Amino acid sequence: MGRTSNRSVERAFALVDELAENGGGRVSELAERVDMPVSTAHDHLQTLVETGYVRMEDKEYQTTTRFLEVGHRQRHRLEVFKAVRDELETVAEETGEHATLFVEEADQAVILAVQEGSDAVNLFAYPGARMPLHAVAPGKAMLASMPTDRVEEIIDRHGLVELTSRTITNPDVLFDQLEEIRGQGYAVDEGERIAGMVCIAAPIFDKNDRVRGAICVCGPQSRIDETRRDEIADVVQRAANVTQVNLDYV
Amino acid sequence: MGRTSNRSVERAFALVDELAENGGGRVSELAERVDMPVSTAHDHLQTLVETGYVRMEDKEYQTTTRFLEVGHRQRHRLEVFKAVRDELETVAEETGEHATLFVEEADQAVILAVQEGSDAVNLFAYPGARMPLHAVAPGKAMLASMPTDRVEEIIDRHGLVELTSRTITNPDVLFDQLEEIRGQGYAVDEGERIAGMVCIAAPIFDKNDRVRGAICVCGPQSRIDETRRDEIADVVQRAANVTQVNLDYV
DNA sequence: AAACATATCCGGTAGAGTCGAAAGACTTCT
DNA sequence: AGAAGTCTTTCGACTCTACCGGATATGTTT
Repeated sequence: MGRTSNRSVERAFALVDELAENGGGRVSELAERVDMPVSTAHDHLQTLVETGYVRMEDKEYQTTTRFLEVGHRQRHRLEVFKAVRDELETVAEETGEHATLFVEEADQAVILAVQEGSDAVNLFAYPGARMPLHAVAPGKAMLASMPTDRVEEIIDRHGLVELTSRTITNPDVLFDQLEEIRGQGYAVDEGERIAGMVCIAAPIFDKNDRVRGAICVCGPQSRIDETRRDEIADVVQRAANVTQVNLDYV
Repeated sequence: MGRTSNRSVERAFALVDELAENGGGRVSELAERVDMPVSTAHDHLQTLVETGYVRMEDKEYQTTTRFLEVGHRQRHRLEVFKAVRDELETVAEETGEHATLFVEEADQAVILAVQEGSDAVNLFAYPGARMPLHAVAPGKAMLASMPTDRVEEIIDRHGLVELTSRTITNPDVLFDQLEEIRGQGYAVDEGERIAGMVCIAAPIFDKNDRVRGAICVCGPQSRIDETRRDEIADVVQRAANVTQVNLDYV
């Protein structure tokens, strides 16, 4: 092949994506959903079952726990994750709010770890959850730490999608804020992704001053007023610094 | 195709498996590891990158956080998971030990959720971790709740692999224990998977009396003596019952 | 600057994936 | 119960595409 990618593999993953996004289904239904002849979908699902990434339960195909396993293994190999582990717990305790570790992947902000009583509580904050960089504090913290042309590239490619009425959609406004974030060392968002939710995040740098992630604290607006905001900003910045130090010893 | 499965897809997943098991690598190295011509490996990796399941970081290919995402989405769709969520937290609090939710998948015991201060603490207990059914309390709890011929099938297919000196390797001993477990309503293992670790688990049934999973509490032998063992058994059994009730309302 | 290692590109060909059609399982309706 | 309908699985022929050796490009080391 070469310049074009492998069709079979593409189609197999189209099925996986479909199962992941819209849940399990029967052969004919899935074939319909991904727009594929039934026999072809059947063949692929058969192969996927053999690989162990898909299974058949109650006459419906669905993804297996192998995805969780692969995801967790990868996570344990990531230096930022290892470097931040204990810190995240501390942050959650000190603030009493959700503490999360974000990284950037494929121009998006992705949650790597969540710390709080139950990791299942928040439907919007689970490991692997991804969102536009410009719409969340940790994303902005990371953008602020990237070279400007990189930021422009990202805006060009994906635009500034509006998630709530408060999402930043104007590049100039965004660049102003990134400047501000660089100055103060942390980023804030107020309902820019989810209405009523405030997030405060600090970037994590490695020894070469490249951003490796961001530590974020989120909570309902009602619980996080001006003064608490400053407290939390201190906590996340301190945690980010400790993480940076840990990073060198990993 | 038909009776034989799709080679391209198989090979793509061989690469994914390799990345997951032994970590990232360069094209030529990976090609070597999965025994594939370099150009072919290159083509597949290219396709995988396009699907978003693999990425290139620091000149090494590695799996992306998409696996975490897919895994978590699937988990949220599983009824047992939704039914057990709050209970698991309660169990962890009441016992002060790790509480985990297990399910059976592909003849193995798989961890679906872990509850305890930090979900990252235990390298052996993370969502997606899989292990032989006969070597852990939750596995035995689930085996005890299956029809005998199903259990025999599993033993035939996989044998009774020895993980520690205390692992049950004799089918007769196993069947005796399963009988006992059915009688008392919970299962115990003492260092049968990991030396020095005690686990106590109760099976979760649905309204049709089919096992859907098991709730498990694990801790170091030193901390769990005879009397605590009974206490914990009560806690996990109660939690399993509550979960069963929840299951009907999901 | 040359020598080496590794990644990427290219193109012909064998062989594999694709898909229509037919057969086989299940369900549902009468 | 039997039949009609729906969905899944099997089959085979044709076509397309995945495959891989070799050439080129990129990057690294001496």
